[in-house]
Amino acid sequence: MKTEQPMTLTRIAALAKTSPSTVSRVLSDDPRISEATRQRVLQILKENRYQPNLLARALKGGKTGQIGVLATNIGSGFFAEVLQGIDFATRAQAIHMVCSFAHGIADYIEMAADMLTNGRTDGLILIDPPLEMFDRKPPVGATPAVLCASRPLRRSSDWHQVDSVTVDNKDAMNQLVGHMAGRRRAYLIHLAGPRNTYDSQARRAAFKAALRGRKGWRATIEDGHLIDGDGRRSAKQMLKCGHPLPDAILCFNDSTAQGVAETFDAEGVAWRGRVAITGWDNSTAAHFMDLTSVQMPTHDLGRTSAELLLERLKPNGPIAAPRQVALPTTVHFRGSTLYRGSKP
Amino acid sequence: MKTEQPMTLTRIAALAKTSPSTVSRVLSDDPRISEATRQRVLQILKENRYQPNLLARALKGGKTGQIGVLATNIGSGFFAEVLQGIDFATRAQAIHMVCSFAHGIADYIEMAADMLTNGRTDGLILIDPPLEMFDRKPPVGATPAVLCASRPLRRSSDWHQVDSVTVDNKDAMNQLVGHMAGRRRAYLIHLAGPRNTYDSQARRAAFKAALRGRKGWRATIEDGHLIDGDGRRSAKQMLKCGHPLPDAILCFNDSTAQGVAETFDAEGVAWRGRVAITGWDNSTAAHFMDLTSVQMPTHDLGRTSAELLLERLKPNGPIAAPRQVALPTTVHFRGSTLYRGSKP
DNA sequence: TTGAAAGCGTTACCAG
DNA sequence: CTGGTAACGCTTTCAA
Repeated sequence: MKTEQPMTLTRIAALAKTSPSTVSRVLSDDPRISEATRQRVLQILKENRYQPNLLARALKGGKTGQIGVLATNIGSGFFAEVLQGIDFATRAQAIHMVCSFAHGIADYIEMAADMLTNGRTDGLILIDPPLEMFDRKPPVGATPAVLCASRPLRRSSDWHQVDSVTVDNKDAMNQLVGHMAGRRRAYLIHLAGPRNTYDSQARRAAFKAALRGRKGWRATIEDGHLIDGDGRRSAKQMLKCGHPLPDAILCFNDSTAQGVAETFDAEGVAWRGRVAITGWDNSTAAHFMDLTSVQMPTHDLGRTSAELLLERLKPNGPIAAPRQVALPTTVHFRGSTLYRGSKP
Repeated sequence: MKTEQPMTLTRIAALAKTSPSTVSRVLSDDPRISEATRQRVLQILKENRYQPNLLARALKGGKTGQIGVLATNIGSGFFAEVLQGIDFATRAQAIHMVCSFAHGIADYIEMAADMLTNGRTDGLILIDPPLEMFDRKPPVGATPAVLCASRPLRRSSDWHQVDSVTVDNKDAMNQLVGHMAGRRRAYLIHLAGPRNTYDSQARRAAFKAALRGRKGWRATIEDGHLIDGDGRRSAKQMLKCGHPLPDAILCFNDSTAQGVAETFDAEGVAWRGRVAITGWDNSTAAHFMDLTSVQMPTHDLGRTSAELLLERLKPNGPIAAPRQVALPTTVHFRGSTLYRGSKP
């Protein structure tokens, strides 16, 4: 294992008995190089397996050829799919993805600030940031950023200047509630997600909006549901309090729904046909539990985010106004929302 | 949106009425700086929210502070968990991960060669590469690499010089077969995976080895199983050919097992209690299907790979001999391997 | 204790 | 068509 010192453009120039400038021009296909020297240089280049030092290039050109992707460490499957979407959009342009996981709220905010300013990447995709991030202004001198599966809720924040890609939570929630409505159900519970993520708050708001104007309907919202344990706790609570069960339980995600359903099953509650349960994410669990669930366009979420970012990174691109894209979801209606006697 | 030109160390020096050298020393906590100037510089640094340009640093220091991670685009959940393991090991040292997905065999080999030599990263973790990669030598001047969930099978390849982290397929397979053996089962089928991945071939070999010496046992191996469709096809084949069903079907992964089980169910075959079916990966599907399955130490796979790589990257580290780590798996025995009348 | 200067590998602007 | 030179932002001798 001999340590070969790497071939630099300057060393190539020496070998080819010419100047670094010329070699650089050959590499960039500059037309005003004589065919003779071009061939000679190319030959040496190949013989020595020259690979340009991308760092030096980046330092000179002010572009790194990399974009950052920051995610929370929750929901690994979701993240991986979004990442593949980003890859789909970036691979053609040989843009590389620098990935980081944040551990907790403060960590996310800190890492985002760092990645936006440390010059390691040309832009940043922020996946599902904690809403607390929007309380601070984006750091000065930040690289372009795109919010993926998120958007600032209040108008006060400077983060409105950055592009965002979200899903149409409103439409999905309307479909879920509408599905119940067709069956004249009257009491709904929404086991909402954490208070500090966009999607959670958007679905919460969409739930309230979907119920507005439905006379005689009742609804409750409980916050902070993320994992099956949260669903379990709420399900036990429902059983313990003695009140009649709701007609429908709309859960923030499949994990929560799984917790609820499994708890009911364990307690011997015959909920199927009487209590509609819905999840969100259309995971494998939803498939197996025959659970009605909302499918997120994960791949498109990543792809679109990357496309917006790349567009903004184009050198001559006019500084377009911030764009807010909302992607459609797909609701999979399954057995968990069938009421007794009704058909699929 | 005014485009602020970024704060450089030189500009800070000017503002602090001192030299770039001094500022650089303050940043690196050089002890021989007077407390007075130290404070003054720190003040300016903070006021201007200075962030060092990591590119310039990297160019000077010859280290990028990044490691590459190359994966196939299959099995996104697995990849994400390995990635989190890598993150676990690298975040303390502020090493960043550059992630790429290969689309197909040729693409993987090409991307690996590129990432090993383009200088963008200090080292590379190759997740589950196609075995074809080992037919070529590693490129000259390659950065250090670690094989994750893989290892060259034949002794001929120079790839044996690189560290590798695998799982103990042999032990897991022994446990599966042994589980059957306790029940004196005689005819086993292994629905093996693709021919060109290490894990697949290792499990294949382990299956054969586990059966060696068991007199009177019969076994068949079929290759190329990766997704549920493959399992479906094989299951239909078994039913169609008229032969009696085997006593056990050991599948390459849970998807394949799912395909087999669902096909049997759909065809009305009462397999539970008569035909043992096993999967691999311990996915959500395995949980729901009550399927015996092998759990991979995904997080540790990533963490260990990163640790090996970082160790090799240490500037003064002696050039240690290549290491081959094998991590233990956990076999989850479930209902799918219970025979009629036997207890868990 | 501080500053000047060289240099990491590349590109781009001028000259010639 | 080609070569010298400066510059990207930083670190690190070497002097002072």
